Amino acid sequence: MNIGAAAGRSGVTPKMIRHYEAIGLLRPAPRRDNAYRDYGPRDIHELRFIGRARRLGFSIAEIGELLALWRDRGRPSREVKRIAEAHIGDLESRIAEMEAMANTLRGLAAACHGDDRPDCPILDDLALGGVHE
Amino acid sequence: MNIGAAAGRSGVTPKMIRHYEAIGLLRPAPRRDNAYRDYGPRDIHELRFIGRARRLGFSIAEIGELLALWRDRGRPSREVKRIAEAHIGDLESRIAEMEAMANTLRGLAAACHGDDRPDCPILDDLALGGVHE
DNA sequence: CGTAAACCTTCCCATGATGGCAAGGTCAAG
DNA sequence: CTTGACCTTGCCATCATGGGAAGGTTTACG
Repeated sequence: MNIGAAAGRSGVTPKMIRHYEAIGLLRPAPRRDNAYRDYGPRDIHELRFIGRARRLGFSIAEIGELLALWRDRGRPSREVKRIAEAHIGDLESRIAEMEAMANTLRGLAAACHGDDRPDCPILDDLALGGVHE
Repeated sequence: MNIGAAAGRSGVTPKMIRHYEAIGLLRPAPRRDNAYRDYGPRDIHELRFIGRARRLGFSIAEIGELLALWRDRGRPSREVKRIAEAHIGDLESRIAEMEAMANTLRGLAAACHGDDRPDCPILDDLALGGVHE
């Protein structure tokens, strides 16, 4: 199967498939006489795995670990769970940060007239420069 | 004031100050005879503004708009509020995405034994490849 | 059979925001 | 006068992705 077909079947673009190969996330695909990469069902499976993991926000490095575990039948599920939980913690702290930003902004926006007048608590706050840090 | 002092006083690194100048976010700082950039209190003010806005998650492009409005006394607060609200919407949708990721992962992790056994719902789910999209 | 479209290949460049490092000039204190 | 702390520019790296050029291949159609 050509790279385009593999892309269509896995939801990962050809560009990204080559990229993942280049950075060592995927083993180099076998080439045909015309130098085209050739993919089989098992590769599609790995690509789908990667696509799904990316959509869940795992970094390439994390996916590398997960892939290694996935390829290794018999690995302890402990490892997998550890990685997933670390990632959840990561997501949670980033969410908390963004919540804090959004809350601050909501407060400022609520206090801003939003009309023709020039005075605006949003700019006033920014002008303070976040001294209290 | 040298760039290092300006950095210390504004919380923006010298590297970033030069960068902001290079991309046109800041007007080029005046140079002294020795070609050192020279900053005054007003520049510190702008740098603090930028730092605060970055910490609230505004992109450089958004900060450019906000800075222009800030420099323009007499601008209508409507514009500022519009930008802030657009950014809040942005934050909210990114938060929602990350919440969805975290929820999915929490469910998977809860169902994973996390012991020596190899079976693991997390990998099983990833292996499905997120077909339903 | 010929040609055009749709593939494939590699390579380089761009994004956005930041950091690091190197080579060279300058200034201040000892 | 030397040392160390500053400043300058410039290039490279990150992370994941996309765009595009230049060139070869295959497929499909008239």
